[in-house]
Amino acid sequence: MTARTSNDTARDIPEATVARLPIYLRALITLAEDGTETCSSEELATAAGVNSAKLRKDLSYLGSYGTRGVGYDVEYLRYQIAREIGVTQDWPVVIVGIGNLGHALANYSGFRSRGFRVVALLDADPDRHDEVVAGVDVRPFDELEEIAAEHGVAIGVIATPALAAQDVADRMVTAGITSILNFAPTVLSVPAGVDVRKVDLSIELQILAFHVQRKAAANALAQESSA
Amino acid sequence: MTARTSNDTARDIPEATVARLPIYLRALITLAEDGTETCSSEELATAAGVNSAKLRKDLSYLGSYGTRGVGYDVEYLRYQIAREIGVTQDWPVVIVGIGNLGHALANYSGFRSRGFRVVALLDADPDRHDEVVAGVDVRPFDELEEIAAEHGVAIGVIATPALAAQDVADRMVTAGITSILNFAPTVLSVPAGVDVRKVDLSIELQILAFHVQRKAAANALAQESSA
DNA sequence: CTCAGTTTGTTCTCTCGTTCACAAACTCCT
DNA sequence: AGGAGTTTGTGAACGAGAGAACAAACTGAG
Repeated sequence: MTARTSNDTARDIPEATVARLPIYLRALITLAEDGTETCSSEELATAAGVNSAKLRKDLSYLGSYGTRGVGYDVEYLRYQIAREIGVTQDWPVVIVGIGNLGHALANYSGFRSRGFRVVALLDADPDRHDEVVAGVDVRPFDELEEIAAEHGVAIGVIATPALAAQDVADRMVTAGITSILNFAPTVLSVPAGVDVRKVDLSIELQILAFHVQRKAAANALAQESSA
Repeated sequence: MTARTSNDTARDIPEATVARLPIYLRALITLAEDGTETCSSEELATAAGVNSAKLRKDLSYLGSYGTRGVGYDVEYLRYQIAREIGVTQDWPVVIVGIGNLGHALANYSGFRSRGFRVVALLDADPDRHDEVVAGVDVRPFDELEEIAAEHGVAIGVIATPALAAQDVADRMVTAGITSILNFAPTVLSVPAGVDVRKVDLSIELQILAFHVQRKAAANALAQESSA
C-alpha cells in the first residue's frame, strides 16, 4: 500500500506498529492529564484498546523505555513516541476542497493540538475565495505551488469531489508534497515515494453493513435450528 | 479488532477481503457508467488500485463469477458484490453529534447513493433542535431508543466530541445498534458482538507525518554520504 | 474438430503480524 | 542481604495475508 524509499535507514518499525503509535500517544496524553506519572503496559494497553503483549512489542521497536517491575514513565514515553512519529514540532498542512467536509476539517481543533498547522485552504471555485474559514483565507487552487514552497508543506489533504481528486493529487505532487490524505472516494495514482492514505466514509459503512448482514444471517439460522 | 459471533455460518470471507469489496464495487459502478460490459481481472484490479492476483483471490471467496478466457460481466459481478456486502437495499443510519463534522456527514451525498439512508440526526444540545440539516430534523439525543426501534436501525455514527462518545456508544448498544462508526478521537469499549470502526483524522495525519520524517531522514543521510 | 491464445480459479510459498510464555530486571518488605 | 512479588522485553509458535505461478476452462480461427 505504502511506497517505500529504497534507503531504509535505521531499525524499521513495522507498518502495523506505526499505525498504533498515535493511539498510544493519545492514551498517554490522557493519562498525563489525569496526573498519572507511571503506568504499566497493562494499563496503557487497556486505555489504547489493545493486547498488552502487542503494546510491549510495539514499544520495543522504539527502544527500551520502560523499567521492569515498575512500568513506563508517562511523560518520558509520551515524548519518545511523539519524537518517533515526528510531532514534537508542527507540520504545515494544506487542505484542498472547502465544501462541507473541507469546512469541518478546517475547523477541526485536533489539528493544532496534535502537531499540525493548516497554512492554507484552497478551492478551485472562485465563489469561495471571499470566505474565511477557521481564521484562514480560502485561496485559489492555482496558488498551491507557491504556498507549498513558501511554507515547506509536505502534507496535503484532499477534500474535493471524486472527479477533481486525481488532478489535485497530481498538482500536489508537482508542488513537492509527498504525503496525501485523501477523502475523495476514488483511487489515486501517484509516483513511487509519495504516500497516500485514504479515508472513505461509505466504504467504512459498507464494511459495517457486511457484518450486520452476516450477524443477521447467523441469528436467523440459530432461530431456525432452535424452532 | 472486530468482535466475532460464535456462529460463523457459511464460508467466511477474510477481513482484508471484506475491506476491499467496496472498492471493487465502486470500480465496477464506474466501469458500468462508462458502458463497459465485460472486464478482465487485470482491468478491474488497475481500476481498484490492487494486484490482479489479489483481486481474483478476493472474488473467489464469493464464488466463481467469472468466465475463463473472457473475464467478468460487469453488471453481474456488481450485483453479486453488492449482495454480498448487503447494499442491495438501503440501511437506516443515525448520526449523533451535529457539529461541523456531523453537518458534513449529513450532507454527504454518497450516503444515499451507496446503500444508506440517514433516518435521524441527534444532538444533546437543545440549541440545535430547531435546525434542519440535509432535509432531516435534528432531534434530542434522548429519542435515540425510540427512533432506532421505529426504523430498525443497526448502524450508528458517532460525530461527537471525545468526552461524549463512550456514553453515546453505550446508549446506542442499549438501543439495539450493533455496528458503530466512530469519528470521535477516543477508544470505545463495547460488548462482544458489537462492531466498531474508527475514523480518526489526526491519527491518519500522524501516520503520514511519521513517513515524511522518515523520508527526510533518509534524504539527509543520502546527502551526507554523497558529500 | 483441433489448436493457439486468453483469462480465471487455486495452490504454494513467503512475509508480516499477533499472541503466548518466560527469563531478566526491578522494587519492596523483612 | 535475601526472597517474594511485579513488570518489561523478547524468543518462538501460530495465523493471516500477499504474490507468484500454473492448471483448468473458455473463445475463436482455420
